[in-house]
Amino acid sequence: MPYDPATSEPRWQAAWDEAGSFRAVRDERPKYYVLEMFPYPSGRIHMGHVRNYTMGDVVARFKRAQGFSVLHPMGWDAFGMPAENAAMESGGHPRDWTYANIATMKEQLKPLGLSLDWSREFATCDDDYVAQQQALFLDMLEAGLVTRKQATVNWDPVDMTVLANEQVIDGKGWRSNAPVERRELTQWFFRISDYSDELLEALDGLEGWPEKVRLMQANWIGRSRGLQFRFDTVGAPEGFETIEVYTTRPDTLLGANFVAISPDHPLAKKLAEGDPRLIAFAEEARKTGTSEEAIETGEKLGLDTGLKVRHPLDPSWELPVWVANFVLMDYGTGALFGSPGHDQRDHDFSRKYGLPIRATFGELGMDTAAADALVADGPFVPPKTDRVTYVRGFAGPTEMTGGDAVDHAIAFAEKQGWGEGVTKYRLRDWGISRQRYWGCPIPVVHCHACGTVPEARERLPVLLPLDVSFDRAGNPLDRHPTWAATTCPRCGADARRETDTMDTFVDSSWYYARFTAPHAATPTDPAEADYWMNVDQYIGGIEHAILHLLYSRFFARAMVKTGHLPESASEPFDALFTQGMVTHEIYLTRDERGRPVYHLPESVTDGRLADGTAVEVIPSAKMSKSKKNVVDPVDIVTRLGADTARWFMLSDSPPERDVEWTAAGAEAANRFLARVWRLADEAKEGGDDPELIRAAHRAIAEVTKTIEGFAFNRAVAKIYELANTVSRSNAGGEARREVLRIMARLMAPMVPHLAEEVWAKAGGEGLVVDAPWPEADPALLADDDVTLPVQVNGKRRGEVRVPKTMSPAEIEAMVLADDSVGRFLDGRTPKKVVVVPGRIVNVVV
RNA sequence: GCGGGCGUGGUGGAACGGUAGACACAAGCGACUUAAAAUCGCUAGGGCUGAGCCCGUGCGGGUUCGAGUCCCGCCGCCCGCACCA
Repeated sequence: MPYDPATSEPRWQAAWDEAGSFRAVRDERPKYYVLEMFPYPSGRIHMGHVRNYTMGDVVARFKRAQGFSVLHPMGWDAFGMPAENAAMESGGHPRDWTYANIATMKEQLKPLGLSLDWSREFATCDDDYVAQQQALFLDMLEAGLVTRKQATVNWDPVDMTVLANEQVIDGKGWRSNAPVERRELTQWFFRISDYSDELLEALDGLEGWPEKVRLMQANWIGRSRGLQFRFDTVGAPEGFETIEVYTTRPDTLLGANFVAISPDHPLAKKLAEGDPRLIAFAEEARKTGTSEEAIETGEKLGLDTGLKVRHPLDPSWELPVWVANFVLMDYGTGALFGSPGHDQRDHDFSRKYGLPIRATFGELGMDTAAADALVADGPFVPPKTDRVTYVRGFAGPTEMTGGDAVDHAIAFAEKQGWGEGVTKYRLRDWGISRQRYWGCPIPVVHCHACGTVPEARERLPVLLPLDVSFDRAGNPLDRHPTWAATTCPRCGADARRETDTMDTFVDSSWYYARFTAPHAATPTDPAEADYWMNVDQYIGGIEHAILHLLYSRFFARAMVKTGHLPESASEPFDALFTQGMVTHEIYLTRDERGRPVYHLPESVTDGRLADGTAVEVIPSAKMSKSKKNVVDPVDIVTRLGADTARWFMLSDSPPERDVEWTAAGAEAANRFLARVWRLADEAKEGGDDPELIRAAHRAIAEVTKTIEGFAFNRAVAKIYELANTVSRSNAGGEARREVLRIMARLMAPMVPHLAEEVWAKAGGEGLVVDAPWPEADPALLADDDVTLPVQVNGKRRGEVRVPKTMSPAEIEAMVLADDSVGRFLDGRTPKKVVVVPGRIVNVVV
């Protein structure tokens, strides 16, 4: 009988279903919660999903076999812009579009045979999830975790709508193509910046997280120690006697050559009143998008206001005040001083506008002239830990590190009373207001008499109206004829609902907690949360390293504060793994104008189209519909089976790196699985093979270790080795079946359907999904002799085989007596012999 | 621009600071077959007058008995930059 996943895979899935194998239950076993980042229901699953969920499934099944009670749920991150865009483009309703997509994707996911507890499934757009999230919001409001303030948004003046950063392309609206403007709106915020210090400090405890993610978060939070002080202005309008600035490099104060303020700074607005040049400049400056990227990469522009400030260290020294487009009102004080000798941006700006550039410090031992020469063409920015010579220092010794110089400068300013040392954070409060329809309504009412009033709990949930249209731009909630009309929960007078909905990051900031009790009438059930939290292993893309994970860490703390999670769940994810993308070659030809024409993988054979035209190949590109380099998992599963797709996703590439999908690789994975199937199918007669059983136990040890270390590609390689050993072995009968049963259990987390087949054929009892993980017998792993490579001056020249127990001195004597080593000594006496027991011998001459 | 990461044969990759290239793909050769597919076996980093030697982990330096691995400086690619999810 040939290997036929199309018939066997559904059979085993039905068997698991019937046995309720993946229902998460609280019992006497230790619990293990494995979670993969839930998908956005875009319409179809893609290979990235297959990879992500296969990895999670390997962990879930492995832990299950190791005797854990496993929680492995699935849901849908279902609010968001694409649903509204679809409604705008092809009519229909975002809700229908979303639920239809969920149905399709669930259909597509099921045949993968993932060990998911589908009874816990939910979508964040479910009325119930909305209700619980609104309850959470009200709790957070009461707990003082919510605030309202002004924020800057991208405004499309033609479509009269707020744009997301990704909808701003080169400073223009994606649909209208009109230049985008920055606008101030009053918005709802979560006070995440109150937790800056805690979120930073707690990173140290996240030992199960990749170091790079912890570093990125630390840099994002951006704690800095600096000096805050005021420049006295000369002849400024009344009320602007000083300009407040914050700097992390007060040690460079004597290199200052200008002060720059934001176009939105109150002083800039005041000065603009009588100055058309300034008005025009500010208008132009506001035409950059709001993203930091756009501002930092855009051209740095400035305008001299003509106003001067006095240098705090020398009142006779006056610095010009410029308005600059790269200074944002949202950051710090909205004003800064330029230090061109030691900052790239200030250097560029100074060169562009012909401002003098002076060094504050130079390399050790430099004098003033040498230091000035050093920074003439580019800034000198050594690490703050390097010792440098201050040629224009004003506090502390001449030679010191930048870090020490900052401390001296702060102490000096404080002593003289013109500035204060301040700790600041880069992290800003989390703006959650969205002027969009397809999101969770913010449960708040605006009353003429009472102001902003939380919605009454008994009137929750505030659900979205269904009778909306998307034929016009703008927020359908805002223009709905009746929806916003309500009464004030406090005074009963006519009032208007908040029409902003929540950022979808809110939805994904607590779904992991909801999975512990998805049907509870409160956001969580304390007993369930207490049992299942924390997530033992979280798996998802590195692109979420900062925002989603930081927001989730904040939200967990907010849920602890509001009594929805136990204190121990403040850090919700014990371990994090970030997996790479699935890529595929892009095939293209050129049209008569040289523009690329993309071709689907299935229309390309051996680098040519059906008509023989050769195609250009771009390797390892992110899968994207527009580039036509997308492989549909459904096709693969239909043609080759779920196990093949899973096996291929796990082989070859390390999970944290990108993997390239190749048809040849998929075929090869399928061939291997068919070979394993045949190995199990042939009932070979024969005797024992001690080497085979040793190989099997070595494989147990290796596969266990590699799965634990998330090195699935190496686990796969070990299973290949074991299969090769089985093929070559003459063992038969029960001796062979025993090894096949070991192999079935080792493969079960990765290719669970085939593993059931092998298990059954090899006489395994019950389902392999219920079989305990095999344990390696230490007696079978030991090897008495080792082969030691022998180097002469670091180059490998031979090897010796010695008993493991041999002493270094004996090994040294043996090596020196060895001919193959002697040849390279040329009669010279070894200066030194390095013997690393069990590893290597190096003879130095 | 700023922050983070990655870079090893034709390809994906393996390698506690200790034999670079495990395992696989593609390729070539052979067996089986009327033939092909499938399957099985063998070869395989590059170079040189084959057992041997030299060179080789993006580039340039450094530390070390020994560096793909650690340090410094470049180059290239990827991720993030707060309203994509």
